[in-house]
Amino acid sequence: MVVLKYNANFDLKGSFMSDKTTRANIVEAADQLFYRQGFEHTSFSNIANVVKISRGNFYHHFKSKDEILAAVIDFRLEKTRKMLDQWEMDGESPEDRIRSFIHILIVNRDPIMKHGCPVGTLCSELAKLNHASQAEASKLFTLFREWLSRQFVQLGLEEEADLLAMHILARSQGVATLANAFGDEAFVEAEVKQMCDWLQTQITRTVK
Amino acid sequence: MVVLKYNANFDLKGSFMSDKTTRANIVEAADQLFYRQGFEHTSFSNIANVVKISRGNFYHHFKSKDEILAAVIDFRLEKTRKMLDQWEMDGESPEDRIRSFIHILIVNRDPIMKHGCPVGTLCSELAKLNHASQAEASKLFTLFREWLSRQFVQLGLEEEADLLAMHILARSQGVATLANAFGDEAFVEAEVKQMCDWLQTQITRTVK
DNA sequence: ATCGGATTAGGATGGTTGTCCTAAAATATA
DNA sequence: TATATTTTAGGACAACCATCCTAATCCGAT
Repeated sequence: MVVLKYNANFDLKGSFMSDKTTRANIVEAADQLFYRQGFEHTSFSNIANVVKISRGNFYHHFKSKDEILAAVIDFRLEKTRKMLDQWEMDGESPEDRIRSFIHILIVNRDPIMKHGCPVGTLCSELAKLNHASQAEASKLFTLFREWLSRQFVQLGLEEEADLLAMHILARSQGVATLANAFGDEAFVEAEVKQMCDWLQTQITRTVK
Repeated sequence: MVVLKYNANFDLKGSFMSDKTTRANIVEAADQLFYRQGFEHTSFSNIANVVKISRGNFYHHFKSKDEILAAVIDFRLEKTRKMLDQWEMDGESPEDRIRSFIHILIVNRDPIMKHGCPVGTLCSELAKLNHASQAEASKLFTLFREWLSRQFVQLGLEEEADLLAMHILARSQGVATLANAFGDEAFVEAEVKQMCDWLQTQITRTVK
């Protein structure tokens, strides 16, 4: 494992490895700022202030702002994949794993109330900007969609799996949007409970 | 009715009535552009090009861009109130009226797939910008929330009315967000059907 | 110790933004 | 018709933006 990691870095040596820390800092700072302020409303100065590097120096790491966005989306995709893999390992049953998904709304309740869902708000913004990375951002949704779909398949709901996946994906999105608009914690909790109940209904429906 | 309308305009005479057309043009153009491109991404030039007036002239009608936003929100609030009133008159039963709400997703399916929900995306954007009009924009949600709540009360679901209202509001939002991200018409239709079924469930639950 | 590429800082550039100013045109009032 | 007010156009403005350039500095390999 350690060797693998070392090799992986070694392969990227030269143009990459030495500035990896700075590059990573930029991506992580941009990730947070894009989430909290939106992509368009975040300037190079904003990111530079956080990372504490000069504006001009930026273009040694990224050719353009769009390239930073692409890197941020990749970063989020990777983070999400890891999280889903983790859930796959931790969750004892498919319903457990789906419950993990539903409970993001609780775990991330505070940031969601302040800034909405990082996936949904990014996709919405890029749609308005008609941005080239729009499709790439939607892959974040696809990641969840396919993962959820797989869980439903494992529950023996092959035929409806994708629709069921889209269903809770949509409900999570809706809850995030309203939580952001109203700042109502109780509503979030109530909806999470309902979604878990709904999940139970789907499962018992299988048994029949 | 005609007299009322006339008087209403007459009261605003002088600084208002004569430029009402231009002002209204600005607001309506801004309304559309804010929806399609987002508030921040829409410039004065953009609006001016649509309305065909010069940039500089703008400040005779509005003191600032924020003031245009405020006017757009007011405009949308008024439009929404009228629509809800209309539904109140047209819908033969509370369930009919709630179905009218659910069916916005069908009626406005194409713009929603392109640009998302006008209410949800505006609220999200203003939240990211930390904009002063954030609260005012949320009133658009409140309008729907209270209207829906009233319908559920009329269905004899006093106690849960507000939660039920928030529930379909959230689901509509989620459907809009995913429809925008995926551009999937079939999904919209399937979810609308499910929401109508859910509504039926709530009603039969009352009878018991 | 020297050299060369990687990395940095900081300023220059051109374009766009929201805002403001002024003078002309249009319109209303008398 | 003469005067006052509203409405307009178009340019000036400072601020900000993404981007680019150049010269200094760092650091690893020789």
